[in-house]
Amino acid sequence: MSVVRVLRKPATAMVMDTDAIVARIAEAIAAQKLPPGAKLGEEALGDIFGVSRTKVRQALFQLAGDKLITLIPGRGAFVTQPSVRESKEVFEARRVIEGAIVARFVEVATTKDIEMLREHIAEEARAISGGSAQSRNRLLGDFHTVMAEVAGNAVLAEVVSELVARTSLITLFYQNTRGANDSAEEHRQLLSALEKRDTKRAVTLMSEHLSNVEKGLVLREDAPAAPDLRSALG
Amino acid sequence: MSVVRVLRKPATAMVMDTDAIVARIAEAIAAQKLPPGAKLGEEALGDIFGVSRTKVRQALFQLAGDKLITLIPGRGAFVTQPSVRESKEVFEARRVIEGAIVARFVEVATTKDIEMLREHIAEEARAISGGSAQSRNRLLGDFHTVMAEVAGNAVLAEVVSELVARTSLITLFYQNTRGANDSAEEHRQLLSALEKRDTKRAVTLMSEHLSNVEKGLVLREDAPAAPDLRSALG
DNA sequence: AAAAACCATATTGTATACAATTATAGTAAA
DNA sequence: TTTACTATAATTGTATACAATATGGTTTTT
Repeated sequence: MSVVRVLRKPATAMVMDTDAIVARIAEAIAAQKLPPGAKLGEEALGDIFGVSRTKVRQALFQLAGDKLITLIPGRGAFVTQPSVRESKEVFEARRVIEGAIVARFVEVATTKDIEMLREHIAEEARAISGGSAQSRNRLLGDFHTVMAEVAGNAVLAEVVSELVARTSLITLFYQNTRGANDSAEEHRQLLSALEKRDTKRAVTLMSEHLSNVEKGLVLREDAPAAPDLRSALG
Repeated sequence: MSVVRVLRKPATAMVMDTDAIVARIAEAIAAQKLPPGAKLGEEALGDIFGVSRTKVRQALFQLAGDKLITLIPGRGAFVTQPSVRESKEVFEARRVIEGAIVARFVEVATTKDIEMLREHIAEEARAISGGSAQSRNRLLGDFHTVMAEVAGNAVLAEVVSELVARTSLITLFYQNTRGANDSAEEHRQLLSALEKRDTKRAVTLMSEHLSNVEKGLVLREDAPAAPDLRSALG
């Protein structure tokens, strides 16, 4: 540890709450700024967030509960590297749960809810033509979370939210060969079925959509590069 | 804090791992030894498990992630008191997820798997005639967890496991008017459908079974009594 | 006597100190 | 040059100390 490091104050003087730290790291993972395998050192995180290791540790434990990071005793915390099996199970779980959510959505969604979804999809289109890859990915994932929330079962919505986050980890680890366009187009088709209140078709489309995303994945040999922690979380 | 307290060693000299503490508390809640609303003081737990508050705190955070306890900032940790809405959502989520699991079970279960389930049900019967209320409840819940595990999707199995634990909290908070017999009988009927590989009927039976459990719940006015922590966790 | 204010006590929140483990680097031997 | 070993540094695991907050009981006031 250099003298400079000791003398310098934490670069960002912000003092964060534990939940805020969890949110920031989860966000960075979902935005694919922190690649699978990246080491999350406790002191390094503490410096970045301006807190002691105590809080960082609590945050890491929470994230481990959501499977976004993996704690190896004595070694530390690492962004999870999802196994092939785990990936398949996540997609299957999503088909089951989100299929049910779509059905519920058709039942309970108001015109306003559907309008909200339409606006979300419009935003996706804008991000695809102009925005960053990060905002694209975030919006494509949020689509599913929003649907779950509207469907009105908070328990299922939370599960979906966790699975969506894990999915973005999976699609980074196994680079996906599909463009954002493909997903966005399928979202549009799903919306069309929802507008017609065609439950059966909507459920089928959602299931197929998730299968398509899964099929687009391939094993990569080269691990994604691990960037500087501070820039990923800043 | 009395002098006696300071002089006396922790009653149980065991030193536990964080995960072991989580398991013990979760177990006690599932076994309905710790009623909703019970206060879980950090120092008290530390004394019981022979560790410092640091480890206890980690355990409490993990349990909060599973919604078994609720952390109120500055006030402490309490066994969760599930709201009516939350309870409905848990049952609905279980119908969705366990319906899918039953279908998968029929597909993948070997003769041996079904035999295991049959043996489990036999054990339920024994517990109902002779065992304690606690072991009855545990077995009735485990039935669902076992099915999820056999079905072979670890992601869904873990979700089910969490929902089962929350359910036992719900059935304690809202005292259920059904006997253990009723559930056990429905388990038997489900098994019968599974043996015939009748997917459709099995899914229906599972869904109805969960609905029946839910229907048996009633709001109680009197909060369950909170026993001594040490006896509940010992 | 009831309510409010205050003090003492207990409990939680956070940081830090120390112990134990793991990684790293340097040196020596093959 | 590679491998094995050892010493040192860095990191994690745990406990403890201290600060901040909440609790409960006593006194004071109305």
